[in-house]
Amino acid sequence: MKNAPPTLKEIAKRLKLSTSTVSRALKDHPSIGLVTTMRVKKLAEELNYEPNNRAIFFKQQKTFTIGVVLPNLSESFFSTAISAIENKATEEDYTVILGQSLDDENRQSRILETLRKHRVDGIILSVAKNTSNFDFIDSLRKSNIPIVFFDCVPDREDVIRIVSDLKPGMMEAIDTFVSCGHNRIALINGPQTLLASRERLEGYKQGLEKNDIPVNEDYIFVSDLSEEDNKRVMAELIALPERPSAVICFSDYVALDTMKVAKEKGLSINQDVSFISFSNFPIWNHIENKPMASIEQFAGRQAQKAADILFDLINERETSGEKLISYPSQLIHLDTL
Amino acid sequence: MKNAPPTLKEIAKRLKLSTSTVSRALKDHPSIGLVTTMRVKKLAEELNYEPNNRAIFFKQQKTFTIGVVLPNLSESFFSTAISAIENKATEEDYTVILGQSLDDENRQSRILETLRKHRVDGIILSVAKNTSNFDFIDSLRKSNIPIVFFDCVPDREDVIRIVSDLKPGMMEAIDTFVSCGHNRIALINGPQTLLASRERLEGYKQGLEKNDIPVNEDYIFVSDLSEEDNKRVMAELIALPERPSAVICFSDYVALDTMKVAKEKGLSINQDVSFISFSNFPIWNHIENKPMASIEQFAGRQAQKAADILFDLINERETSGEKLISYPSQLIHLDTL
DNA sequence: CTGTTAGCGCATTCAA
DNA sequence: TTGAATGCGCTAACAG
Repeated sequence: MKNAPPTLKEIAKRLKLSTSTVSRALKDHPSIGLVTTMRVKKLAEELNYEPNNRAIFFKQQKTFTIGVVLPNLSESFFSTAISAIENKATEEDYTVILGQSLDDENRQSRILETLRKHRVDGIILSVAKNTSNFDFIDSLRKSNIPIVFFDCVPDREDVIRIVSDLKPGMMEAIDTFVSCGHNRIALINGPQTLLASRERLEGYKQGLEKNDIPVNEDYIFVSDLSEEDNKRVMAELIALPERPSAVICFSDYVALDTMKVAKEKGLSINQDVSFISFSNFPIWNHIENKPMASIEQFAGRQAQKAADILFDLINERETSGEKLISYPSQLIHLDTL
Repeated sequence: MKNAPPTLKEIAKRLKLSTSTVSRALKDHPSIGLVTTMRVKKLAEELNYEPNNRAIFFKQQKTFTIGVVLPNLSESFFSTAISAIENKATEEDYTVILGQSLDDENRQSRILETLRKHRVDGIILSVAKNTSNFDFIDSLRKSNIPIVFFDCVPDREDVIRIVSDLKPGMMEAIDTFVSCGHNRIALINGPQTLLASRERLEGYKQGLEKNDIPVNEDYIFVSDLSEEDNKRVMAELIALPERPSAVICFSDYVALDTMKVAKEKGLSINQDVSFISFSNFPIWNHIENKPMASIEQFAGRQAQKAADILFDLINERETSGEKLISYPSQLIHLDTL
């Protein structure tokens, strides 16, 4: 049972042909006689011959494999993203090597190293939060491995980045709150190091300005996005003398944590304090006490674009040359149960 | 910039040595002179030499890659599982090629074909629900690719399967319901073709028996696990003349759908009708209107065991020879908010 | 139409 | 202590 899979050589020997003839016959090369072709194909069939992809890849100096590194597959945003990437990869006859950084910078760089050593043909990356060292970019560049960032992207302009433009959603959120009569609107933001945090903040300020509401720095909170910190921040928020009546959360996860605190403090969700968050969990529609609305960032669309561009690069097709591609986010109102 | 990565030959040429000497020097082979070794290492360093894994794998007739095929990464059960597998793979210096079947049998077989063609060293599979054709098992066997199943496993004894033994959790669930005074306990089960459904059913019957409650066939429902069907079934359940006061759901997803229907019909969760489900969503703790309890199936443990065994097979280590390994499930009571 | 040859990058056996 | 030669499976340039 431990018989090695048949090879071209094997077939050639049995048929007293050369491997090249066999190779060509199998791919219907016009210069091979019909009879020979048939004989070869017949035996190949019998032996269950299958070309050894690894050998072919090796010869062609390609791996037909891309690496995808994401913070966390358990976030629906990323599981949606990987599905989109997988589909595109399948179309292109590529396989996907997966890596989860778990938002740990060290883990992330280990994964990237492995991918580089495996000489994947390209990489799609959504960086771990709090990543501070981007040396891997140069390292990959030296190895001629193209990389495309999406969603969580580094704050530098020499790389290709696909992002969601958070401002439209943020502005809509504030408009919505204002039209509901809120004027004490807080923001629970993420780490300053994230581009995504900066953009949320900008959108927040612009949205308030547009509605002639002065920015109150006391209403701007920063969490490291851990459950504890989300809760800590929310407790602070609630304790404010002039408590905000509306809160925009960095993400749906933050909303979950903060709403929990609100409830524990006896506040009624979307009555005593209203919530809008980012990400648009698919699960919201199933549960009560959800935010009024959630801002969709179109994970699938971002990821697909990232994959499209990566394969353009890999196949050295013409690309638009754009380095930063941004899709507008969009506020989605959630039905109240 | 399009310079190829340095090779052994490159180094050898520059140093006027043979590739074999260079090869050996780089791995501190004792028979190479210290001076030569140093010279080689120095130049390798300067050139940023890195062995070409692909070539090594090719030569060794291995790929150092395993395939993992799961129904759906967006289910937390599976994202937990893949993390466990990834960790083990990293330990063993393997990479993971990922595939999502999306519970589509055709898609699943396409993925398995691809993995086979890529000659991965092994496969871990949780089969798509409704899979009816298991020919791929023979196909992989012929290709000498070991495969380990977990969680959703085929109903045949010639393969290695890691499962969660659902009975303990199911019995606990019924005990819990009974001790709360319920005796009209329904089961919303999945497709009959799933071993997992059969086991739930058995556990259900045994649990009732143990508590001297006769089995009422009207209280046993089968859903294809789609949202629509879950809802349809729940509507039927509610419409029963002697409506069950407690429901055990195939999964947390089923619970979400059915609880929604219950609420729409004006029933109060865990008062008019109580729920227990399988899987133990991490998110339950954040939301209201959740089941009384959820049955933990220990995704991580199952997946890790699957990976352990797979690597034992790949490395031809001794294995226990057990074909079916089963971990008891366990009822987890969920805090009421 | 078909065969010979060379080579992808590396490890390894055998010879020097 | 080092080098030459071989081969993993396949493709392709070149020769017949």
